[in-house]
Amino acid sequence: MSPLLTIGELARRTGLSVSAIRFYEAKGLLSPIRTAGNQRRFLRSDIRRLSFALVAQRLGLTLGEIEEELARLPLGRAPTREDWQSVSRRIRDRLETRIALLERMRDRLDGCIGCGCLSLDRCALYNPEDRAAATGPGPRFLLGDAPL
Amino acid sequence: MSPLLTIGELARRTGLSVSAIRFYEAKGLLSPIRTAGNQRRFLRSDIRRLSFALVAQRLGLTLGEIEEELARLPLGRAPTREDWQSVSRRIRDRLETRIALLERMRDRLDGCIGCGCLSLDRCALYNPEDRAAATGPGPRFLLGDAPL
DNA sequence: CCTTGACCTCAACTTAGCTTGAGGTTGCAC
DNA sequence: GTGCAACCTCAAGCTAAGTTGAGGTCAAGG
Repeated sequence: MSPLLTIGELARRTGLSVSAIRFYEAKGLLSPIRTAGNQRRFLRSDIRRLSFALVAQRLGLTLGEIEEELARLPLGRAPTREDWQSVSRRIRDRLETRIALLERMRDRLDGCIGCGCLSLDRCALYNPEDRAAATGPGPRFLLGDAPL
Repeated sequence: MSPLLTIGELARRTGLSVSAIRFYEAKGLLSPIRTAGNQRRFLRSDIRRLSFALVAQRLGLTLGEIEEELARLPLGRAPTREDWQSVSRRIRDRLETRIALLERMRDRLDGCIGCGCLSLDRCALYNPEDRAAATGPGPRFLLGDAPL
């Protein structure tokens, strides 16, 4: 059996849909080679790449951020256990940051509940410094994306 | 001066754009009355409704969830401080849940870094039970939205 | 009365993260 | 050599949370 996987096989191994894998390729998370007949062929290590991507996504990273992290893996040789550990540690740190932020928000909310204010001028919860808190949406102007 | 606000005044008081306020109305967060000439007129308490919505949004709630919470406010009379406190406490609980989830993820990731696995079959990070972790996207099939 | 700025509706565009469908090839099995 | 599943590309659609623009109306001051 070939060391290379078809897109269908990769889909079965990861639980992803075929269309999602194609989409991820378009986003740069994978770069399969092509057969003479233009079909994709994936490396076995791509299973792990996708596994990582799925975990990272559940931790709240965007596909763009995931691509960034995956780009740190060695080019040419298959990633070792240490390679994966260092990438994992980086997202662990992001997670930690997010947790800290949410905890700060929670504590402020506690203060707010105490005073019952919820006033835009006075409430610490509006502090622009914490914009990224939810990696969130919110009205773009207010969040500082400058109307023009 | 009238107790009612025009949409422009409400925008200035909240920092929101006029279009965002109209959008929020469409989503059911507000229900202004109309003048004879079909212009919106808002209650002063709508300033607070929007303030709350903004805070809640930064804590990661969707507009749909925010509407749910706002719907708990008394109909007819202006919300009291206690009304706001109880609604705020509910989102405090949501926040707390989210923090706990992220902490669990972090701990699992720690385990994962230890073993270096990142394998879909074995890795605790894939536990479907934690689906909502990031309130996130992720491939819909995998996340359980049933292909059909 | 008339101008002007604020308001109205409705439709189309944006980004992220995919899915769905149309229409066309490839590759393996019989 | 033929059938059919699995593959291909490309375009369009979906949701969230708005923005932008076109085309039209309202209201208040001079």
